[in-house]
Amino acid sequence: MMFASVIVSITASDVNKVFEYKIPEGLSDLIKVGHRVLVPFGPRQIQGYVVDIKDEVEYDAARIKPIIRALDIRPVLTPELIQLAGHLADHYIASYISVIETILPAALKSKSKKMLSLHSPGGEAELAWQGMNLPHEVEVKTLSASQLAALKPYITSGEVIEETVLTQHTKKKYARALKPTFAPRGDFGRAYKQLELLDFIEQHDEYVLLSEVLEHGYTSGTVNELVKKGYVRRTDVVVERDPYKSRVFEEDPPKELNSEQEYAYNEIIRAVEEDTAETFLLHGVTGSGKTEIYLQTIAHVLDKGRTALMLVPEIALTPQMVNRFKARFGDEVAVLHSGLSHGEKYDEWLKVRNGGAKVVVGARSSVFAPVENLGIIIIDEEHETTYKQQDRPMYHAAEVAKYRSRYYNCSVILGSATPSLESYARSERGVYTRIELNHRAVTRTLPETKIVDMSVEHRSGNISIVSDTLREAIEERIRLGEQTVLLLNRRGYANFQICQDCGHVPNCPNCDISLTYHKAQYSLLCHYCGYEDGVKRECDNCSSDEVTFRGTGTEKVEEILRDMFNTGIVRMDNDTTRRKGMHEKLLDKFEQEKVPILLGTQMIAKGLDYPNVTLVGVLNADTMLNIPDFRANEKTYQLLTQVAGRAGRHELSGEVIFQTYNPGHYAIDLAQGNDYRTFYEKEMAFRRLARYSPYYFHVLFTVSHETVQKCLEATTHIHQALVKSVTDKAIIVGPSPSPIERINNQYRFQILLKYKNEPNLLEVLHEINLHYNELYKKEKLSLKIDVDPKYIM
DNA sequence: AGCACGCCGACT
DNA sequence: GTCGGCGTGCTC
Repeated sequence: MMFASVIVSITASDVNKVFEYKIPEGLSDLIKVGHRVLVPFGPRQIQGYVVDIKDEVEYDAARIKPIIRALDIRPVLTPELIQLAGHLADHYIASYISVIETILPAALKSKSKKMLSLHSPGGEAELAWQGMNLPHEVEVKTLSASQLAALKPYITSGEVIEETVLTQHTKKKYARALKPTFAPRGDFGRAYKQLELLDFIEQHDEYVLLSEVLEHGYTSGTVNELVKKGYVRRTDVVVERDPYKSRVFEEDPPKELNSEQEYAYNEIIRAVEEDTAETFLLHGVTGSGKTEIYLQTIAHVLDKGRTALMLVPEIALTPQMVNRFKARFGDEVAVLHSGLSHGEKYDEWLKVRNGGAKVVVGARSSVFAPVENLGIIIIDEEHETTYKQQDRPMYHAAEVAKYRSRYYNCSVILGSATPSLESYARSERGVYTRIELNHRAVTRTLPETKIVDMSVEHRSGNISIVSDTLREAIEERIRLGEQTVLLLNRRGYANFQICQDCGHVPNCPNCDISLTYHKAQYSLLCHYCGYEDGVKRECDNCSSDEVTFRGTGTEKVEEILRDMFNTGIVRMDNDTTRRKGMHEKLLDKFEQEKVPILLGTQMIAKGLDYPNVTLVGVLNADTMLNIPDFRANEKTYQLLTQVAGRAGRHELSGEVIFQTYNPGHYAIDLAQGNDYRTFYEKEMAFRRLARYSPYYFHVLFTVSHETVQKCLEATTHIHQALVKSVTDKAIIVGPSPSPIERINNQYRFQILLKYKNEPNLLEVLHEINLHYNELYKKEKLSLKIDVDPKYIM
């Protein structure tokens, strides 16, 4: 007799463990490790995942129930992914099931429905059933309370059956198709068109899609006739969703590498040939041709019969990037990103699982792609915080990548023009192998960068958001027919409304943050919880009608620029790109129609590569400096360097202008000089002094609750628990209110733990987590434990 | 007494 | 997550 260890598909701390089931004789060949199975669980039937198969059990043998059936033909999880899930659950203080369901596409999660059907016809039950005019089967949810009450006795008596049905999130996609019957042909008379169409259909022995037939100019009338005469049958066929199907990709041959690229490539190939799990930090200035190195490395890995994973930040998953991969590797590429529906993602996932795609390109969660025999994992723009998931499990893609690389003995490449301090520090200590690319691939020179001091500008009478220097530079580009990219890190129209009499600013009633004015909707929006309010005609506080707007957002700047230059502008921010496909559409417009100005928030800082862009302007280089986070300087440096890198990437040389009120600040000053090394040293000195990462590891505890009281109680308790269990070398900061004290009517308090070496830490964290999960149920308290947080807020 | 409601523990 | 058991308290 064989038994299976099963993780059940329920998120609750007390079922966060293995449940054991019998494998019925008839299923013993069918059920393998990694399978999804249907199991009895109390009075219900639910979905679970087999994580182990063994011939002995620990639980009371008499109480072990059998698995009902397998839900797949092939297992959905490999042993490697199961092992990975266990590691992540442990490392990031998450439940096993939450990690498993993060690894798998959402389409595989089960949704349960309770159904009622009439069992024994005749008798009172049927009378009642028909009296309500119910179909053969009904979902309990759709019944009214009185209907349910009326049926209840029959459910108890067994005349009406109640059962739980599992449904998947997605169905296969079907398309109408035509199938030839190859019936002997009769006389077609004058029906030449039908004869022609029949010939066409009979060329395919399987089927032809109806859409294809119509594309060839045949009409549905002709089709109908053939169906009526019995030569053709209509059918539905399963089709694979391929969002890139209608596009043609030109083949893109490998480009010649320059000497720097060549060196980097050879270094990486050496590791690939040695089959070592080495981590490279590829530190290359913007435009140094990192992507070409990635592409050729992947090509080499594929030649060896292995597979490749390529991660990019969601925002950089632009059509430009995708096209480049499609053009180089054709159908061997699977692309996974947030723009795909559950079904589309599932199809791409299946393609990978079945070995139909050897290269996977995608955002964070693609690091879990079910590839086997991995040969290389690449993480582009490794400093991006989007690689860290913000809800549970709060994993970082680079950690997952390194774990997988050890399993497959393959290398990891972390690429960036502005590496995170953590990665660079590791490369200094020799944990990572650092490779530098100091020159641009095409122009060889970086754009010339200027800093404009906005306070000087103000004193000389220009109070506009555009300095004279920047205005002249833009005018010059318009005259030359070249393009400008402008970064304004703030969406909306004006920042907020303010009363000029009493200084009152309308705040969100649910969050401790001011409301942002959006002109298009003529409303005030909360960017945290989505709360919307009308624009105030008078002050809520003093009823004065002297209310005005302060601060300038993208929407407002677009207006200002239109007035100033009287030219075409493409605006890209959260508001204009929310709809599916808009991101791509706007960029296409910018490129194809050579629109003179692209104005946007941070989303334009990455990945754009347009030869005609020769000027980049940053309207407010300072905003990032003011975020309440110890990484503010690092983020500022990175953002400025990245956006500056959009200029002059090809034949035309580029120019960059940073507008700032802090011209002497080292993050801005060194970004202007493109001096990463000096920035690294200065910032490391600050981190050392303030005892922050990379000198210390961090764990952030955030407690939220409706009341301040409970938050304080809980954080104080956690503080005590930590003091008791960590060494005296660790530093515990807090409890203190989070930078945004309240979001969605929940107060938030935090504790930051800083440590270097705590052998028992994971154990302690799991204990605290368990304890507060219990409390959470009773007191509606929530505790988030963020291991290696990327934001301290 | 009879039942509605909410809390709590168990689920292999 | 969700079911059933059980205690509390309200109504007939």
